[in-house]
Amino acid sequence: MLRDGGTQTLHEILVSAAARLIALHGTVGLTVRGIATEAGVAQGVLYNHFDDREEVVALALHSYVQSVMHDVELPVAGSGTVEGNLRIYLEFGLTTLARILPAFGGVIGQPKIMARFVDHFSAHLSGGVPELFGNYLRAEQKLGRIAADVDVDATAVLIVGACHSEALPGLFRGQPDPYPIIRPEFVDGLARTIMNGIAPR
Amino acid sequence: MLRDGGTQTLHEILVSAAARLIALHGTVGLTVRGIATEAGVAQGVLYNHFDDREEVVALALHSYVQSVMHDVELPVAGSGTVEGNLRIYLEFGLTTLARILPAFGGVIGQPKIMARFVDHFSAHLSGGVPELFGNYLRAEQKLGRIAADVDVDATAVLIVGACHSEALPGLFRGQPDPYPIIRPEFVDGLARTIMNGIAPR
DNA sequence: TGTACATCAGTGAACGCGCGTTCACTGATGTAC
DNA sequence: TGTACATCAGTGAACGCGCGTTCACTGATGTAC
Repeated sequence: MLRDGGTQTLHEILVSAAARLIALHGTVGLTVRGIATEAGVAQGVLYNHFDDREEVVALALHSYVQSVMHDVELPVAGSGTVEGNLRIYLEFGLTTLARILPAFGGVIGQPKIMARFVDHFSAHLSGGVPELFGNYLRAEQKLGRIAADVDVDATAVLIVGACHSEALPGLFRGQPDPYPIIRPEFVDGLARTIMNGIAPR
Repeated sequence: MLRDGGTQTLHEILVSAAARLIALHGTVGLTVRGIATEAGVAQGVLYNHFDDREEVVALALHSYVQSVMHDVELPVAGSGTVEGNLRIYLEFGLTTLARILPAFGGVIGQPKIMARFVDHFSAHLSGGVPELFGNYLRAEQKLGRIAADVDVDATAVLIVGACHSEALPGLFRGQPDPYPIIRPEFVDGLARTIMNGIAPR
């Protein structure tokens, strides 16, 4: 049966069905049959529009990541206080990575999907979460609101690392957490430690 | 054929064969047949000694992690300088997690193996890498070499997070890195940032 | 406006492979006499 | 010391399932006349 007059092509329907499943259950256990069922079409049709499973999964991951990161409002360098901005960035990073990282559970050990995903991703403008952090920190340093001798890359690794760490359990479950719990004291502790360090004063 | 007079039981032979494979290729693609072949026995024998694949894998992971963490010599609180010790801990964490994390690639989305692993692990004395960091930091704080108002848990998350972050690509490849490259300037940048923070002085 | 036909997106049964798991069988070892 | 038998760890062929992928077929749509 041909598609009715809907505006979406079957290609788009399949990708968004897969993205929907990823949002719910990640890529672990994401099957060709599952995608077809979710899209309400026969399983075979997938191969009329994609080379193989990997291609749909890579595209669906891209779509899912885009949807998670959609219209983020992050503070620009120079606004508010650095520590306050750090808290906002941390909250954003913790939330975003708890949603994104676990979705990649099913592509572990399958470098081809990863490579295709990176291709699609870098083809579009947006960098990932780590880039956002690095860019912000560099801008603040230029403004003199971060000490000139600070290793900005190291700082970015520490911040992103904290977010990764928190998202790891979700990655092992393979289940994205749509509404991760972010404890304000936790964010506060991280931001203060990054601002002031741990050396006795 | 019965085993010859060797001192190891088949149980041990199978676990150590699996651990050897994990050290080489992680748990991604680790099959029952592969383990039997590596051990030089018939595949069926595995089920004479274990309930199922998950049990061997959990035991082998435990054995592998033990072997990676074997006889670590980490500085005690109060010795040397805190920044120097931080560098040593970071180097240890970066090395260890690059070896350990990727080995877990094959158990993602299989909570049962994870649970069994945790059971075996907590049954023995040793805590994991995160515990080691936290304990050290708490001890230093008691000695006054870390500011009293520092959030030690947040600090531990930052340090461990940096190590996790660096090990993530390996996790996605599913390949433990036996000899990870640790750039001294990188470790230095992390240690200095944690010591001094980023606020302008 | 009707009718016959070609096209081709969509269908879903079937194939093939990998892999965990089972189970009837083998043959070395130990025991009884 | 030699023989018959029981035991049971180890064997490996075979089963069953899940899943990616294929392909002969269907039937709605568009075109020719």
